[in-house]
Amino acid sequence: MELKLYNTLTRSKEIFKPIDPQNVRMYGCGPTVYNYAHIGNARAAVVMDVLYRLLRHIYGTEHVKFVRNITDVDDKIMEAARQSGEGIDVITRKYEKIYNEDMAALGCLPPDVQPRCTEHIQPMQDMIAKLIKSGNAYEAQGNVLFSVPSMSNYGRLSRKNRDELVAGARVDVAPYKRDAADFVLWKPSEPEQVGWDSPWGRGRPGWHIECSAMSEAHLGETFDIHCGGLDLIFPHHENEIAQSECAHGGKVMANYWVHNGFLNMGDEKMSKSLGNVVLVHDLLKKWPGEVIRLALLSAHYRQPLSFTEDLLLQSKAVLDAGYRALQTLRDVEPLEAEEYHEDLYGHLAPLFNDLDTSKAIMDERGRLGQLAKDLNAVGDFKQKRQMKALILTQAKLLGIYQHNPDDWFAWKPADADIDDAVVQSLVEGRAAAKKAKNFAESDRIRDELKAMGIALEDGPQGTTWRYVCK
RNA sequence: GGCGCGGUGGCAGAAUGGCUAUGCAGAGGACUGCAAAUCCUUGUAUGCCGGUUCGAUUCCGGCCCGUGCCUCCA
Repeated sequence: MELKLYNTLTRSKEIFKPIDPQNVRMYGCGPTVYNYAHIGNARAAVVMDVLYRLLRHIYGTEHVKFVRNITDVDDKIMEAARQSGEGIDVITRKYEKIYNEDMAALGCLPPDVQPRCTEHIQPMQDMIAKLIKSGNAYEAQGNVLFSVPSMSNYGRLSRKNRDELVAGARVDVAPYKRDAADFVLWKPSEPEQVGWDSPWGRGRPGWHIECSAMSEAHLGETFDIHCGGLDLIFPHHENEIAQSECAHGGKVMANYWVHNGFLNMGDEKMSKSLGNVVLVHDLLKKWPGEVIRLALLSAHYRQPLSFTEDLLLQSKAVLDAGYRALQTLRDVEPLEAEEYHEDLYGHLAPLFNDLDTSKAIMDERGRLGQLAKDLNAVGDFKQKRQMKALILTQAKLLGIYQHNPDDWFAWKPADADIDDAVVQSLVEGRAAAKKAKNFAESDRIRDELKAMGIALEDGPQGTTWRYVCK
């Protein structure tokens, strides 16, 4: 089966062909670490993670390298540091750690390399020097600017021509720019601002140069896939291409450009001004990470995603039912991968089709239910073991159903005010009332627990309870 | 103004020139002291107007609506 990816560069779905199947390389634009990650950041991370997992599945874990940077120098960080009075490195390390923890809670594998900007100042300066030498950049009043007119095919990715850009520019053009479209590679720092010595004076890097320098350092001049949010197409990625390709004698920076769509909070966009920014950190207090992850993957990655409470509830329902089926299938030992042909039934076809996670998720749910139903029906048991293996393979690529079902149902929110001992004594009280045929009392206790968000289940081995998201 | 994306049942979301997935929720039934879970059954949709066609949700044109980007925002 061939992997197809939508390539922003060509605006079409293409068959993915790596430069070197032994060394498949992808780069993702990572977070600027000065605050908690919001759910939109998480969508980008989760989408990249599914792609990373799929590539590892196809080419082998050892043959895929995923680099996602940490932007730890930036004006917003400097402002946050000024306000809090903390050092920049204190802030950036703190939020880098939180980001990684939050993404891990969403089931994202850590990238192979997480380069920090502040540790790549020299490669950035080297690239800037190269661009000046080749006539693609110039120095002006302590700034170094990329000269957009020096690159004939600038605008290839975003399909913008320069005249429109200049005409539509919303900001005042700095007087030292030779061309309105030129952008900063290096800018001067005030003495109290963070900065590094350079041939052009003490300063700090512009926004785009970091990704060009770090991708070169860790993936080489040309690599396979570059991903990020839709909003990064212009100017960020366009300018990365300009820098890298001019510095590399016109060599292509990345063959495939993969961009995820935005997430809305219901009908409105998520924005600070609307005050509806949802942080992953807060969400994780109320919902299991897999529920959030499934919600983020419930729409195709290029489509807008409407993030709502209802979506989370639905995602929870899907996972609950799936885990219940897995409980039923507990004793079905999945067949080893070598024992069957994976392409069977076209199991992974949706994911190979430009990461159609929504279809994959529903297939997964349907197959789990069917298999649980068929468990005791006549049929080849080996085939059932194989089916379970196929289901688990896809589940791993999606990053769902990664828990033990018993643990899954034992989950409760971190901030829930639920004392296991109290619940247990109530459950026992109800059992006693039931035994005494005092059903009014047993129902009263059940309702009391229900009000606490706890659902009971009377099974053959007694009563179990679990927390239900309300 | 420029470039782009999308409008499918209560919700989510595929696919397709004809027989219209799937999941969640809902309804009815079985089971249960009552529930929960499970099982069985079940309803409802392709924004509007034209065109091409034997036949369009699918192709073409127009319209309406929503939405993204156009210099530091995933």
